[in-house]
Amino acid sequence: MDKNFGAAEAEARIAKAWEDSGAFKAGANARPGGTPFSIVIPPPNVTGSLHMGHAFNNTLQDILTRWHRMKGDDVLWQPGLDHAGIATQMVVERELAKQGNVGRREMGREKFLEKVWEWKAQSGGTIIGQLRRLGASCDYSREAFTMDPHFQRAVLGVFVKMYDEGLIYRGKRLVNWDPHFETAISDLEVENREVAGHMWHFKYPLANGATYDYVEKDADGNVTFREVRDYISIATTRPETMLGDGAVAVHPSDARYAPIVGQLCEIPVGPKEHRRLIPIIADEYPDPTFGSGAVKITGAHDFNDYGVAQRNGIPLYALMDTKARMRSDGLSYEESATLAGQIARGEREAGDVSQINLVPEDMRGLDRLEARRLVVSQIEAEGLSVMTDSAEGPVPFVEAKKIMQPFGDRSNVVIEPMLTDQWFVDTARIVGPALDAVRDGRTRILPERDAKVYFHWLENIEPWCISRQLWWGHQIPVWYGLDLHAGQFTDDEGDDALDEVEILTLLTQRDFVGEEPRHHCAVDYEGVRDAFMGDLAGLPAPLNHARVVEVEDRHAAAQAFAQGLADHNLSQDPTRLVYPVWRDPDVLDTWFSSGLWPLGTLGWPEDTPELQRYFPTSVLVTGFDIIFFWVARMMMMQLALVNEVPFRTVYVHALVRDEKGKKMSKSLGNVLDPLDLIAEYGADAVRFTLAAMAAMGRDLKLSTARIAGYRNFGTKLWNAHRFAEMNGVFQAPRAEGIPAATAPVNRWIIGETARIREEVDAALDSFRFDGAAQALHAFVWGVVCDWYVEFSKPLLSGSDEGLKRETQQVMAWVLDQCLILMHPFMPFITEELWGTTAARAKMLVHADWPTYRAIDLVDAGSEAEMRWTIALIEGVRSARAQLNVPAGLTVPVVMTEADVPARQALARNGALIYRLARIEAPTEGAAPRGSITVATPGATFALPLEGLIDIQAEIARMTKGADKAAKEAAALRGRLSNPRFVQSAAEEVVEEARENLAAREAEEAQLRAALARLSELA
RNA sequence: GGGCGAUUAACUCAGUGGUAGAGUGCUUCCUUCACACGGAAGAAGUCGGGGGUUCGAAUCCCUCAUCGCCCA
Repeated sequence: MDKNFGAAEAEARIAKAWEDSGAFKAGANARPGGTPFSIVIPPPNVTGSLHMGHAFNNTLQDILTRWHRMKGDDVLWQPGLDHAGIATQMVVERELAKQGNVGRREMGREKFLEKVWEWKAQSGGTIIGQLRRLGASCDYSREAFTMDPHFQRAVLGVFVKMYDEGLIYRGKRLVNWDPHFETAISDLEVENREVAGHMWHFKYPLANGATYDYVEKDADGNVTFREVRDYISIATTRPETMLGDGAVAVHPSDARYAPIVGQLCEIPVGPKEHRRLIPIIADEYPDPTFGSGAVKITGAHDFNDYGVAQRNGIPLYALMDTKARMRSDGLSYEESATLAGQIARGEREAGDVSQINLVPEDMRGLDRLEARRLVVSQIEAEGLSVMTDSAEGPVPFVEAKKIMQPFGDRSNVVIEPMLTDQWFVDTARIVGPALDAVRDGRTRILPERDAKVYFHWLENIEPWCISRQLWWGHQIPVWYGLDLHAGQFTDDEGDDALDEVEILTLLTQRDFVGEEPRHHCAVDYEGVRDAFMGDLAGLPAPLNHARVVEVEDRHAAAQAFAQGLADHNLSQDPTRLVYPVWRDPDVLDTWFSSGLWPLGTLGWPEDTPELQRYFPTSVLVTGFDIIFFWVARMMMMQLALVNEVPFRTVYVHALVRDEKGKKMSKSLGNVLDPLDLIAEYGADAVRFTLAAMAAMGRDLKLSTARIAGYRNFGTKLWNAHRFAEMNGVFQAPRAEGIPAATAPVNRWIIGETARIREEVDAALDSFRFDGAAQALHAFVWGVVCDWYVEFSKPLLSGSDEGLKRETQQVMAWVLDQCLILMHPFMPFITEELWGTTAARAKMLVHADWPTYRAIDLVDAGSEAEMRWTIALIEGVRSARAQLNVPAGLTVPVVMTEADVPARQALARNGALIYRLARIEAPTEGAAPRGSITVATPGATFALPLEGLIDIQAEIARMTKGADKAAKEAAALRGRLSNPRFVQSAAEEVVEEARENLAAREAEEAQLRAALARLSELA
């Protein structure tokens, strides 16, 4: 064997061997009737590559997976990818641009999607390959993709089902709008960042020059300020949105403004002659202590304002287009302002205000920031800024202020709340079962604190916007047709047939584009065609004979319909009449499809054997950041669809940070690439580090020093095997099962092994990966590689052939157990050692996980003996080192006192003790002059080293030891002399304290006696 | 503003009622025939401050301080 494990070479070879042998396939190594154990991978983004978070997440999943597989459970770890609408579309568009292609829109949808699939085939999903380097034992033969034909059918089927049940609806609501990608995005894709901004303070004059007493009072009700005002003061960070204000709101309890609630005030911007008046309303939302206490309400451009507007019937005036420029469509400013004024005065119902464009002509088409500058300068020019004093006299009051601003995490542009037509899931109707399932324990969320986050979010759930204005994704299975029932065409004769004139009227007078279309929902076009034909049947002839045809979009539909009418008019051939329908161009939110992940990857809606076997899945391992967005949605959706939870346990893990605790980010340059780390330290070291640091609910601060430490751990394990190989351990015939041992050291290590197996199982059972890793580390390095290997040396090289044979067998067994127990954490090095150290029936990945128990294998006598042996060796070593006895010197020893167990332990383990402590076999007698004293439980030893040692140093050393023993004894005595302790503490605790006290007292006595002798010398 | 969490050795972190632990670093010694990615010995902690409960508190409760995260 080499001195080190050649990770770089071996990992690829071993990974291939595992996969070639089908070791990871669903059900591999399952014993007959094995309990199903299944995990679906949180699907990485198809554009993604492995980062530390993935490495962490998948290491934990792999540990569970390998552990259960070795236990003989029927294991499926289902891998796959998420199609990631925005991210993928962005990547492909960028690629196309780089290659000098025409843009997406010029290319057209069909062609573009071809390009996306080409890209996917070439460079999509590299992360799956990278998972192999990590050692992830997923069933790669089952790799799934949210855009697989099967998955697509499932997703569209779900949409239709939920639509039919009324759980999905179309509506106009405020959504997060990304002006760069021109699509709605989810909250998850919005990053709130604090940026430098400004707060402007403006005066909104009261209508008709009205005035009021503005009074401020302190906490005791004393008037601190009073003036007559003809305005209300408003603070805003976004002056351009003032154009769309629908009201000014104050808190109902705010006495300052009580006199003017219900009055109208004027928005101080826009052409003078069409100044808009808006009402002052009372609402709970404004914070009286913040700013002036009055808030302008722009319902179409702010989420808080939207709520206020909804509650108070304030119209929502949209100001921006899809690129977040000031609108230039719709009515003129004059017409718009007039209508808005009528609405504000209650002279007109608000109704559909989408044609009202309150952007003054001089600002139409401007970027929102340019518009902001214009608005500010116009208000200042008019003297309607709140003023403040400065060195140069009064100036407009503008505070420099940190403000939270939403940014698109992909586009990095400021996100706009935007009022648009979107599809929504009526989450309120499916949230109940998802809450109940966690409340009653059908699904358990770990750590428990994260269940609180889950509850909090679900209890306050908002409708879920599921449409995205993208091309890459599941196109919404809804088709629209012109609404011919809208009732504007007339059948003058009432004969249920349209004559030429009536058709011409229909053709020339209708603006189909402006009308809200009819729609039907089905998984495909065939499905909606019948529904539309049904609609037509109710129309007058000849429209009721129109053919339903599919066209590209609404515009094409209007044209085709007009053309059909014209053709019919000329030919009177009813077959020329067409009723064109077009499909909703939008796609579904990627989370909608990944919400189906557990069911969809297992073949649902078909009733597959996998579904029967592995659903609900056992565990979901995922990051805390997507509890809402993914976990909650999967819960809601699986429960809504099959009335069953998607998983039994959700293990929520924290973030991997850099060693200083900073979030890893490309801009900070503190990103640790797991692939680099794997190349440098090996996958095993990276995995073990992540597992060892996976304390539940706490972020990991990852340092390479720690990884190096666990790489060294792997080397340690490797070299223990190398030692064993050199001592014939692997050549000797192996025992069947657990070897029968006679020597205390061998009986002891077998017992210790049983303990650690129980500890690892218990830790993994409760998802304490760090506990399992740390226990293994302490055992493999601290017990096996240190003590047991050292103890074995005299036995393996000794003359007692029987003992040698026994030790070889026990060591072979113990090392095998180390490999088995370590395998889920360090799969590569353990598999390699497994293969090199014996001819095996199965690879380690399929080795049987042990079930032996400490209660059967621990031998108390051997254990006590080995503890004593270790204490003696450590005592001698410590004394020697502190008194600078040359390391290589083997020293004589006199045993000055010893009880029977000590004598027995010494007799049985002398060979190891003499070698490890570097002492000669002891003689018995009184302590010679100038000797070092070593006290062990039940015995005292003297190492005669007169002339070699410093008497004063030895006195100091023993005094320290005696004092320490005395101090501990005193503490124990104090406790034991307290009757309440003896009464109320557990019996074994009291007993332990008593034993401990006796030992401490004995130790102190031994040391004091030795000290007394020494003092005579000094 | 609301919620959650953290504060333990120089650093990074375990440790949920019974004698304070690990990895890394540090000091001294050792290239002893598995391993210097090693071995031996050692130094190093008022367990953030204060109060309380308890026979007993790093651990439970209250409070303060500092830091972090989530939500507004």
